[in-house]
Amino acid sequence: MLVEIPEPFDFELSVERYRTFGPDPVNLAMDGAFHRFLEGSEVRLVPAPCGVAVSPADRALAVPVQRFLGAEFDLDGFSAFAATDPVLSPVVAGLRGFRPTLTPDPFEMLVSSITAQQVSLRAALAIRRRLVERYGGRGAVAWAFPSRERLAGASVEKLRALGFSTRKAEYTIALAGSELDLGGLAELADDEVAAHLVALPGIGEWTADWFLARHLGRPDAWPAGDLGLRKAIARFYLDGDDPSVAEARAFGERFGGHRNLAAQYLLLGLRVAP
DNA sequence: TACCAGGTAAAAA
DNA sequence: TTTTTACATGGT
Repeated sequence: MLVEIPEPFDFELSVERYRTFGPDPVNLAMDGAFHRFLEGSEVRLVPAPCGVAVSPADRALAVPVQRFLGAEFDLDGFSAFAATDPVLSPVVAGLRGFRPTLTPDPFEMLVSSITAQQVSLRAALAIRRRLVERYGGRGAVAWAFPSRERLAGASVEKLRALGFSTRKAEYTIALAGSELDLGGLAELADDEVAAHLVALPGIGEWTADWFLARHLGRPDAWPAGDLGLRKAIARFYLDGDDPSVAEARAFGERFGGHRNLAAQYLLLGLRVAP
């Protein structure tokens, strides 16, 4: 059956990041389809006109599928805004239909971010892959990300054996065992979400910003500390000069109201630009 | 071989 | 208060 995604929608552009940094068993793009767990069920998404096709048995997952594929992003509003920016305009036009995916589960989002702190995304993905294959759930094709309960019971030594630093292992176990209602964060304003997250050990501004951008899909999330985003700003706007974090944060002001999509288009633009 | 890579917290100044 | 350092792995 068809799950509709608003036009414009380009399936391949939207799942590009799950291919670029190496195979990801949690977000598995293969054979022209995409496999992952949503709400505890493994789904297979196949690009189709006006959306994606799923098994009739997955009818109940239509809304989670739409949310995962960024259906809620206002691409029309963003395109109109981008057209007023001579630098952003061609980047956005060249990536028409890119809908940033939203990591469906808050715990998965945070643990994935912790693994990606400081190290290259390829290194992070290699470590996360081992984590998933040790603590996650094997599906027919994809893997379910490890549950909070499962990682709460892990030990620092076991996670270290997968490539975690001692600190990251401690952060991950503490997060899993914390009392914080991660799902409840969706009810709060951006700055309140960030305040709750940053109070946890190992979660700083960068991790909180990406949580707002890639889990909650907040329109004005802007990960100013992100090295990739700073490189993209340098490449497209600053003649190659890397901005400081403070400069990158100030730079985001011009995208007010559309910072999340601006950041994600600039990052994708950096990867696929000629 | 080094050094850098989509950070963070703790030590040192 | 601001600056410096340790951290672990993968790619070049």
